[in-house]
Amino acid sequence: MLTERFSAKDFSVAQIRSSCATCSLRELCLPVGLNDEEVAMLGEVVVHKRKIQRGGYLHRTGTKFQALYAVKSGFLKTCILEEDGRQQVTGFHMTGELLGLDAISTDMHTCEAVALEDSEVCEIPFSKLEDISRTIPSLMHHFHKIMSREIVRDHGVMLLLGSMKAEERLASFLLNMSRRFVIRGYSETDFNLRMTREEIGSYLGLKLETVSRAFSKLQEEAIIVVNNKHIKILNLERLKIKMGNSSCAT
Amino acid sequence: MLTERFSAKDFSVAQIRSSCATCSLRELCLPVGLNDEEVAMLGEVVVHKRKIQRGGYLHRTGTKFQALYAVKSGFLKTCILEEDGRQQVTGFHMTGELLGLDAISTDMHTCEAVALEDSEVCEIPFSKLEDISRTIPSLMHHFHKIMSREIVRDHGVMLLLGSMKAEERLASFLLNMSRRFVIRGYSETDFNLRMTREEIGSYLGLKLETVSRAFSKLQEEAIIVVNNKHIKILNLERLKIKMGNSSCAT
DNA sequence: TCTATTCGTTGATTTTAATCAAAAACAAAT
DNA sequence: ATTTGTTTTTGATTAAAATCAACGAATAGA
Repeated sequence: MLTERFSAKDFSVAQIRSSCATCSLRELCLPVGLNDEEVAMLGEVVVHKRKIQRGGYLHRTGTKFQALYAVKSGFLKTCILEEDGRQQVTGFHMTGELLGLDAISTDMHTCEAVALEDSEVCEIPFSKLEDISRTIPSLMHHFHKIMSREIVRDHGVMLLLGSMKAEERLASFLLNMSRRFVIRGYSETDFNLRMTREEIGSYLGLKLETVSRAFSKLQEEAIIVVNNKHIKILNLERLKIKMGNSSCAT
Repeated sequence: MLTERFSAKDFSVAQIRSSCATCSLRELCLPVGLNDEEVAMLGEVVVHKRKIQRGGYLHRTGTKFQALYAVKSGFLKTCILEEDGRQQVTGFHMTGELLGLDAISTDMHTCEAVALEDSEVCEIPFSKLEDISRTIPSLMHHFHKIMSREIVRDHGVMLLLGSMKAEERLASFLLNMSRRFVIRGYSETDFNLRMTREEIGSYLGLKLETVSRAFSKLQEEAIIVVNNKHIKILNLERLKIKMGNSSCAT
């Protein structure tokens, strides 16, 4: 499961399935309609593939930034570590998604990226990407959109953390997972989470016990069925309502 | 943690105050060491200045994205609005900072930008910026750093919202304000906040009463003096300890 | 297959922040 | 100076989530 297949959040499956061999091409070039010459240029950017075993690090905080990473297969989390031991999972990353954008600002990685299952990524040397994006304006623009989308996503998480109750946060999280799975050709309502309750909790600003209780509550209400990491959504609509407003009774 | 918004941070005050007439030049060109010709090119990008009265909107959610905005003077907030009435202040923005990065992703503004005092901004048409950044690689790279820094900042807020207690959040917020004021040549320990308790609360994921109580608590402990919007920090070190980040000594 | 360890659930209790409510302080306009 | 509306503070109470604790269930490794 969640081995590789097609990817890419917002591009049609038809596009995604097409020729392009490497994952970074899928993520970066396909949607912008390049000609053959341009595709060839871009192909040269992706110099290296890396495998990361489950539990292994793609990068650590403070290490030198050299490349962005496009997830070819697998599943990763990113988290920031504070000196005082505080920790926050800032994201989960699936096939077709881009990691490392935070590191551009200081040329150092500001977070850890850990594989939650055996994963494969393509390295995209950033300076090369900047070079060729000068000659391919549509690529540059697309890259800007990707960065911007990350900002919008983070604002969404801020909203979640700032104003939602535990159950709403979990509903929101499950719907987000669902959406990302279905885009990749998996079931919208039936999937395995790769992360622990603690990791979900860290991402959602909750303790693991609270996450567990929220799962149980949603199950009691017959909105989902939980079996450890396996989730079955019985009623997407009601899950959306859960996320929307708690006051609107069950 | 709670890293400040881009701009100024890494450039000296001397630079910031220097010749450059427009704010966007201050923000975008100074740090990258352009030659005269390049500065001239960049100068053409800034076509328009806008004044926004206190309470007025720089942009609304859903409106078409055309330009980034560099704050020339004043103080703004950005906030996202959900259909269900939920609201989240995503940032406060001072002189030299750049707004609108979120809008690149969909060509629509995803948030409201409201002036908290009479403000002035420079419009930077985004397509023009992309155009000239093709011929000025250092400008392009600098722009990427700015976007990346916004992502890092947002991750810092996520950490705050996900793992800090009310008082820690407020301490973090005050230290962030302090840092940003001092960069602009104002007092590090003595300043007026432009936003209400409610707006602080929204940003910090707290209710206004909780914010007020946290202020009172810090005052009781003789760490700050509060007079409505006027804040005097009596003990920066203890405020840092409050935040839980004692190792980050100045 | 078995064991050690991690992971997940649930209950009881405490802590924290939200909510409800009222009054004081302040700002803007008359 | 007075009124009006907004903002801030503080207190009392309730609600939500954290914490503490115990126990199964699942998983990885021997």
